[in-house]
Amino acid sequence: MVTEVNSWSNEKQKEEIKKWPELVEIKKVEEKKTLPPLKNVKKDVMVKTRFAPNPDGPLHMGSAEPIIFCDEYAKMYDGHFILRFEDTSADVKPPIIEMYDKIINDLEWLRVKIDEKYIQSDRLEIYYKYAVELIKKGAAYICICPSELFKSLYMAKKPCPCRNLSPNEQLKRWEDMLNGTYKKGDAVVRIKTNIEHPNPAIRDWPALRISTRSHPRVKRKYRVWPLYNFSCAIDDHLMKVTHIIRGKEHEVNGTRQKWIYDYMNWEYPEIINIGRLGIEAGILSKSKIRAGVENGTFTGWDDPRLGTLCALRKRGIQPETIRDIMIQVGPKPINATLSWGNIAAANKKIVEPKANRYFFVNNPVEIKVTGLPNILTAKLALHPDHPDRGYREYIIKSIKGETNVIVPRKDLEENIGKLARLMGLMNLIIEQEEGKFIAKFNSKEHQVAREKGANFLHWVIPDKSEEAYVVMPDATKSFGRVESLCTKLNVDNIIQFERFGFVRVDSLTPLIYYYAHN
RNA sequence: GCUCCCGUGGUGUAGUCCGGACAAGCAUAUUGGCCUUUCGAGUCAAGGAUCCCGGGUUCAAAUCCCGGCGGGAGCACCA
Repeated sequence: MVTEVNSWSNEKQKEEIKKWPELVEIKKVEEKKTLPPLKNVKKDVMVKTRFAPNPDGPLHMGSAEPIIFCDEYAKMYDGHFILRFEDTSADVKPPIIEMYDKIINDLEWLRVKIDEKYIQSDRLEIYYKYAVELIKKGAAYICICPSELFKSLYMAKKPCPCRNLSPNEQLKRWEDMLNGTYKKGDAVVRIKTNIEHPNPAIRDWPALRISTRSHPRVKRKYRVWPLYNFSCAIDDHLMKVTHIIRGKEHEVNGTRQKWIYDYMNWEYPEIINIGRLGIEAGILSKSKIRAGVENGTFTGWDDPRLGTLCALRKRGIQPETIRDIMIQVGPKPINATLSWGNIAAANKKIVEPKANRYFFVNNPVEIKVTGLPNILTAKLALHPDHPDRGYREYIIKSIKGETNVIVPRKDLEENIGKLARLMGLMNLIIEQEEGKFIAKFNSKEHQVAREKGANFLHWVIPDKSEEAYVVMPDATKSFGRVESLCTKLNVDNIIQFERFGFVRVDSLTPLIYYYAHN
């Protein structure tokens, strides 16, 4: 029964179904998936989220997850999205000066609305102020023990000798950190927690240390720098962040930071931990990316092998696609591995209606076709579903019944001795003689080809095509020829090369495209 | 080792908090049919999960409890 119905044409199926209207269910509208509501939203307090990258590398798919959640929630609750550059470790993770703008650029491309922007390296005085306050309260102390010694003490749940010195003594040490009496590595400010806490990572964690390497933005203006947990805790409070969305690798940091909130009598924000996002194809590791770019393994931050946002953008992935995917994954603590197929499918949904169709012949072979009528015409829609967009029209006049066309080598090889159709143009029989391909005209009608089960091939004609290449996901180049009409497109247009795949126009002179997906 | 999180078809996800019409929904991938002058596009359909395992509570468990197994994160003077 099912087989029978399936064998009918769409028209016939529609006709048949009209006879049984009661069987037609109400069409369920595909509802747009949304994020689950935020917990702990207060009536008179503005929801504020923050994205806090270290500008030591470009944004990638992994960063996109918290970005999209922060932005979506900020918009959902009429709140604010805060961008905060966490660039306080010039020694270990040196910021790259051009990344500050590049990150903003990527966020704008993602259509993120940045309501507030801060740079931590501008805020050192603020951190100092709170450091002093905590020291005065006896909530923090300056430890001058060698780190080895301190480690062995805290692993044994024993306080170090510095811990119980008076606040005045601590303040003097603090001055000595600032004025250069202590050298790098000699002294560190620690937050007093529970020295017997079951998790050793919590015990008297370090808050500020001496860092002497020149900072790319503020140079050598400061020598005492906050560590992540300190600056983050202070800033989240001062910036009135209500909801922290972050990777679950930060879980223990929340516990650490709460100690400051308790000392200061501040209310700790709501936390949403999310899992790590991997992608099947595309490198996400910042250190690998940076190394590869610096040593020339990759062509740049946007090398198609990378999982950076700028690489995906170059490959024609749309910002809406990234947003859709993240919302689909959702703010959950599980580690998801996105398959490239999922990304491609989501992108295709967005791009397909927009993408006009053109022919690109890779591995092109020019063949002579014989036995032709005087004139052949082809009228190919730019988009089969939108005839109003126009057509690509070709008129081919044969000379003594012959003309030349260009077809992919693979298609020729696979169709030797068979009837094949050049889409929209004609049917021909491909033959191979002495290693050379030739073809004989057979017929014009589409119907003939369909009835005989011929393969449909795309093609270009020699004097109406141009040399071009497509950069593939593995960074190799696929060389071929495109219709000359393609020279009139614009950079960033997404088009479909029929039977080849969706591509993004990257350059017009020369003609370069980036492969997105099929 | 210690602290913590998670485990639904190949992949991603819904449902898990507040057990019941869930012999488990959706998307993608796969396979097949159809298709207006085009396709690897579109469209229609099919197959595919004993809801990690074992036990318990209950009239009833993917959902609650216990144990096991498996995966992940953190344990830096990084973020």
